[in-house]
Order: sequence, then C-alpha cells, then structure tokens
Amino acid sequence: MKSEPGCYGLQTLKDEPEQITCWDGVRNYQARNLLRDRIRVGDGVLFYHSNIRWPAVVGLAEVVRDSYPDHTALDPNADHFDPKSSVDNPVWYMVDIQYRATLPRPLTRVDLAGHPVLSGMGVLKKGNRLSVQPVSAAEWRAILELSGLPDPLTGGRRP
DNA sequence: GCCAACGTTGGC
DNA sequence: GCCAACGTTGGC
Repeated sequence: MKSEPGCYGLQTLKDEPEQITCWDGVRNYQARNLLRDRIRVGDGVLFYHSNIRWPAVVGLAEVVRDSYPDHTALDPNADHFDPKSSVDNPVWYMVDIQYRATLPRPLTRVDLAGHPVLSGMGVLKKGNRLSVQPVSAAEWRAILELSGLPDPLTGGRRP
C-alpha cells in the first residue's frame, strides 16, 4: 500500500489507537477490486512511502478486517466524496490494517531494483499509479530477509 | 518544478 | 464506441 508520508505515513499508523486504521479514500477501480475481492484478514502489507525524495518500503502491517463500504464516499463533506456511491451501492470499499513493524532501514527503489526478486515489483514499473497492489510471497520473503525482521504476521496468510 | 503515464470525462 | 482534453500521480 502506497501513501504520501506528508498525508498519512507509517508513523501516523503507529500512533493510531490500537495502531489500526481504515484504508479509506481509494478511488481507483483496479485498487478497489483488490480491496474488495482479494485482500483478506491475515494478509501482510508492505507500507510504501511515495512522492518524496527517496520513495521506499518503510514498514509492515497486517489486514485485520475484510473489506466493507468506504463511508467517506457517502459524505458530501469528505475529501473523497463520490456522488455515484450510495448505501445501496457503495461503489468504494476499504479494509482495516494494523501496524506491525518499521523496517530498520527503508528499502528504497534503488535497493529494490538491485535485488533479483524485488526488481520485478509492480511499484517499480514506470507510470504505475496503483495505490494498492499485489505482492508475491517471494517478494514478501525477500523483503523480510533484507530487513532482518522476523515474519510479523499473526494469521499466517501470505501478502 | 518538470513531465511522462495513467484514468476519467464527455462530446460526437 | 472512439478519442481528445483534462486532472492526478509520482519519480526524478
């Protein structure tokens, strides 16, 4: 999951009550489909900081609630209000994620690009703007190995 | 700040 | 259904 740290960073998540937040505001159909149809409780999350001097994977989180309607789309005063959405047809969905770890050292795009497994990651592809994208089990393992952290997942599901 | 890539909108 | 125009994202 990508986020601009100036808008919502890993530290913001860490500082939340119970270190949990709803991942609201996603307004892209491809990302929506991932949230709604593929992502489940127990999935690992790589937290990526975008739009900064050194964009990088900076931390780990875990999905703690399956997808449910993103109510911010229904609120005319919310930033991401969408008049197309309604209670009967929410259109947009979100999941809840919980903080797990901060990488001892951020893994920058240079780090990823130089790695035999991680160089294929979607986040490196030019022009890629998906704010939620799939990570393979091999990529998850490689990130953990590089970071030196133990696998923090409680549920045992893969990324 | 620049600009390439992408998704969405809307006229036709 | 096509496609040009536009707004946004995001690396650099």
